[in-house]
Amino acid sequence: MTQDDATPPRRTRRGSGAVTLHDVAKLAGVAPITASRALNTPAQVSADVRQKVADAVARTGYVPNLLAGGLASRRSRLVAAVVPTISGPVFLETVQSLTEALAHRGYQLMLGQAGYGGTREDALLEAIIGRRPDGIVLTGILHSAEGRRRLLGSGIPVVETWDLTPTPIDMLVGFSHVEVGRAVAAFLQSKGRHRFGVVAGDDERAKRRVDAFVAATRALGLPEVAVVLVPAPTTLKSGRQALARLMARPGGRDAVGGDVAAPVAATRTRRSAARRGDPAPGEPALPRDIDAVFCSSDLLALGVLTEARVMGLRVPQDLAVVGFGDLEFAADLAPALTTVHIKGAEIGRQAAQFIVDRAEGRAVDPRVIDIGFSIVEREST
Amino acid sequence: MTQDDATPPRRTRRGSGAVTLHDVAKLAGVAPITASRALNTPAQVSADVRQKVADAVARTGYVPNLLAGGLASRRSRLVAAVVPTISGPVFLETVQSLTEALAHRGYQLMLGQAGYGGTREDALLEAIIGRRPDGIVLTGILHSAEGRRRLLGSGIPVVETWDLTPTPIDMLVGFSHVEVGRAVAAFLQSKGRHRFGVVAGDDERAKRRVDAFVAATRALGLPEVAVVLVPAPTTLKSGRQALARLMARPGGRDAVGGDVAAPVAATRTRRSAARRGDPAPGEPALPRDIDAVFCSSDLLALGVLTEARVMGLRVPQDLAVVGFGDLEFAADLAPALTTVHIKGAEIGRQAAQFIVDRAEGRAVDPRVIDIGFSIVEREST
DNA sequence: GTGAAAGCGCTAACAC
DNA sequence: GTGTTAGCGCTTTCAC
Repeated sequence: MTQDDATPPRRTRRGSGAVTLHDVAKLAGVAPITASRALNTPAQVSADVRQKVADAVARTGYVPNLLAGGLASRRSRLVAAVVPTISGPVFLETVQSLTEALAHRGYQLMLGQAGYGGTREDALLEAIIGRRPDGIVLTGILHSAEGRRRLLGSGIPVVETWDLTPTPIDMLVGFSHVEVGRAVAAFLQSKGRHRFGVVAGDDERAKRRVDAFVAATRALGLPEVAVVLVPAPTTLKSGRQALARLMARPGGRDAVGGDVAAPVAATRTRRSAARRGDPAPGEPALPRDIDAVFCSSDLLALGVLTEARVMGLRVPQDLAVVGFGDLEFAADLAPALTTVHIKGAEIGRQAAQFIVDRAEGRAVDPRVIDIGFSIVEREST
Repeated sequence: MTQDDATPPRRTRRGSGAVTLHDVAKLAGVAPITASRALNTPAQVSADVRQKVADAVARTGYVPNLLAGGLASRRSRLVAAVVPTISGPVFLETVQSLTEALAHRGYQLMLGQAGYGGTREDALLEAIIGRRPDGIVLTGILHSAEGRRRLLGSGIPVVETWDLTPTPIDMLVGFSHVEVGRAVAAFLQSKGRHRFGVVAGDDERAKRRVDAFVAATRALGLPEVAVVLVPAPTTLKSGRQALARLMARPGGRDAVGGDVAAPVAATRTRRSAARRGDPAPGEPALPRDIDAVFCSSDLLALGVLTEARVMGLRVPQDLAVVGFGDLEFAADLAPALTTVHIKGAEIGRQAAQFIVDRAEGRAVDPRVIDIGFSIVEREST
């Protein structure tokens, strides 16, 4: 690939052997800068030149070196996206639409996984900043303060997504997790339910929804909520285990910790000895009191639906189930899942818009967009 | 962000204002090249210099410009991955492990979505090649011959994955879809089933599995297979609809086309008028003869399981179901799904290894790795 | 072990 | 409209 061709090696460095703008320009009989303009700002160039350059490109198979272009123009046309993990399907839609919206405008997406822990975050940020992207899209919170500082210092446009923080780093498109928690509590109450359980991942945003949900039930004068946290990213399996746990718990107000899938913590409420009811499948474990479960993801909800069926619980008669995310499968489950719909694709598009506007020198007017959410009512409630 | 600092603007171009290697070198009292070596090849530099440079970096918050480094060294430390769509969860695991394995070695992943159609492919390839990545990872087939030519011509290392083509472009890590089809047919027969249905996405690789499956059943002397194709990417919904279709079909040997979710084509077998049985939920539609369904994805299989339950069919008693992919949820469904397991993460790791080896000048010994697959037997068969 | 010079391939800034 | 010049920030090459 880095073969020198016939010319004897000199003191000077040889290129990669690839066709450069120089070659194209020579073939077209113009100066390199003119060839550059013919390709990048065709309006500035005569039709004749445009044609000659186009021909030369076609003949040589020239592909512009965007690394060089980016270095010279200080515009890399690269955008970085940071997600906790790509396997949490919630962000997938956003990443997908982001990739598409960017590609459409000639930008490319660089993907980084920060993990839910926040340990790799700094190294990741350094790698990203080093590429001088035209923008960075963050999904979820940035854990380290050092990271925030670096980002700010780099001067790179940043879009935070999937959240509504009071102090955005730069631009933001998201929604309020607190509102989601409240809205779901109110919704379930309106359906005549009042003894709630929660199954949630232990990530920042899910916990915020849960806290708001719990606070709202208290404000409504409803019984204490039983909460089971499972490690993020959430899975069908942890959903099943969590429901089993919820149903097997001794009293009515205790969240029971245990070895659900790993670190499952009991939150808010006194802790009680983990006692496992282990109802055999088919032998219905009658719910002592919980008549509705709010899950922090649709996958978790699918697990809860599955376990409920195995336990002989009828959904929605015995138990109402609400998910979060409105993943593609939610509408087609049996029973169809009631869930919180987030316009993930819209978030991606809007983030792309923000960054491209900035990169191209346009002012970004409202720097914060609350994209909202909606509860999609289906059979499971 | 591009603020000039105190110095008055001259005729010459001003930098971005960011800290450069020059600044670090000056602060450390060495030549730029020495600072460069202290960072990149510390062994070539005295401990004293190493320390001084490290201090200067810490004091200034220097982040190397990898665009400039890449241009000069002809190594971008960028790797491009091309997937049909990121939302097909099958490749997710591969992309995830690829990202991680690369990040671990100081490489960054660029993501491109080619779509299942192959229309955006050429533009995507051009954008990718323009970045001069150190490698390109392809999942699934490259449709356009022009694309192949460009790739070959670019001299960039290429790893094809998730398939075993007879004529790889460069390197490859995958498995045989033909073998999968055969193995599943043999497996189902060994379970005492013999009237098979297939529900599959209409993408290249799925079709190859289906063809092999059908051929194998013929070779085994079994009845003709009823095939329903659904558009890729596959969904739970299309799985449900496809099973309904399969069960409602008039004879026993006909694949029935129709408006399942869009272009659902009837393959191999005579076509019959699409007649919709639409059995009301709860009112079991007795399977006339199909006793096993092979699905081209686990999501499809989940749809089939769901629809079977709604129809009152017992799995596995009335109907055996086999999926493909062994997604995380497969093991925890009720009934747990028998499926074809692919080591997706291993594919990603191996691809990263290939590319990094190449980029760092090491020879890649076997350029083709057949990573195999396995049938994971669970409750659904 | 360290440095000076010369680019990597492209575009911004001025000319004309 | 087109060309000249001087870099973007780094690393290679060669010399000491």
